[in-house]
Amino acid sequence: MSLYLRELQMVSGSGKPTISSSTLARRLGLTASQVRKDFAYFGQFGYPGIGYRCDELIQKIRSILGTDRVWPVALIGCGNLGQALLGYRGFGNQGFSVVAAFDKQPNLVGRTFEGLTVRHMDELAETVVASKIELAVLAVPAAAAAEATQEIVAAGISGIMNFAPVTLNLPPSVSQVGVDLAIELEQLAFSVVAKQRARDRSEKG
Amino acid sequence: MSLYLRELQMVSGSGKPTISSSTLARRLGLTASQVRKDFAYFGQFGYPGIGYRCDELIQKIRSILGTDRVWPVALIGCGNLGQALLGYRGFGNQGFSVVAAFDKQPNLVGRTFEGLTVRHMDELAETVVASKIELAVLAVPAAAAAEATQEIVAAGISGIMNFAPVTLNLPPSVSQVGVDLAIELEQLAFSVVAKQRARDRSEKG
DNA sequence: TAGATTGTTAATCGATTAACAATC
DNA sequence: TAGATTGTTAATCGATTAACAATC
Repeated sequence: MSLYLRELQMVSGSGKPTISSSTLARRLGLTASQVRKDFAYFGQFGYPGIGYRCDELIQKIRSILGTDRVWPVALIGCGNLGQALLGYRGFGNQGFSVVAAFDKQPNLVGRTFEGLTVRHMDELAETVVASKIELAVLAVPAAAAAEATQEIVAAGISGIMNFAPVTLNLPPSVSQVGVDLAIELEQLAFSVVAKQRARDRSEKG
Repeated sequence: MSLYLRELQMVSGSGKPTISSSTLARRLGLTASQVRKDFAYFGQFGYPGIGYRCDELIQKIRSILGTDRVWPVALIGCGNLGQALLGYRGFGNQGFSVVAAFDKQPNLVGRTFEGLTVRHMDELAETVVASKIELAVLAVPAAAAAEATQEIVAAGISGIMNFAPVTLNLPPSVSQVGVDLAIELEQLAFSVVAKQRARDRSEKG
């Protein structure tokens, strides 16, 4: 759904008012049936003979994804990665706003990055309530992830985006997405060697 | 496979010499059949009655993934995100080493981050050859991604890890993995609202 | 030998695709 | 009306699971 949204925003931005399932499918490397099925799962959004109205569909998908409003986000961990994520402008466009940043390191607490002053983790719970924060971005070292997770859950957060290369143990009420950059690079390396091996086979065999 | 590797490294680190498919499955939330099938696809790595020898399996998976050696990596784009990726220590452990960093901004070229001096993109092709670089991490703004991609492909890179929120148009010989942080956050938000909606339904209905 | 556990085959399940009546 | 395109049903395909002979 997120990928459809991204593509529809580009189509809409280029001035096209509607798009057919077959055109959208081609752009994303899918089948038209697949596209129609995906949308139909959430309701009847299309117009037979016409296609899908881009702006209307964008609204619908936003509403489905819950990004038709701005989500306040807490950043946990303000080391290198955390600072970069603060500087990353991609979040704001898509309905997310990092409204508070936390750490435990005395040399980071109190410093200001991108206009946000780093607070101590002890202030997390009260800030979550005060700013109605539901999502946390966890950007601490692997060794600190388990403890930070406990504090995040205790503070009442509903979803965690985890950059630490460890498996988090969460209650089922809390959602998570894991972003493990090393694993992504491994997938890439595997894909590269798989292609090399395929080439070697077709040359030799 | 990467997830198996990560888990096996933890098991091995805790001193266990072997592990059964059922134990490994439980730890990862899979079925034992699934685990055995995944391994069997690449060969016969297990011992009936015993299980899998952790260290041996780790070696095999590394060899399958191609991470039984160190991959030199080029970083393209040294803004906030690029600098954070340079500082990120997770890559080195898993067989990747960022050996060169590139940008086009005059205020970045020549500066040094984490011991690497930023070079101009014009030097990419020769550096790729000299350092036998096969992978590139693309951390430039969306608007600059298409042009940078062309230069990367022209330089002879085999795989691109793309942090820009755009669909790259690549020849089939070049692999890619896309890491779109806004999309990941959207998935998280969707998961949170889906749970809220499920709760609302069960309370009301 | 008895117990444990594999690799693999057959059965099940779900997801993708193709086809088409309904609709603009 | 004719052409285009949807939502949905039926057919196909692939992936997951269960079962079990083979093996340590």
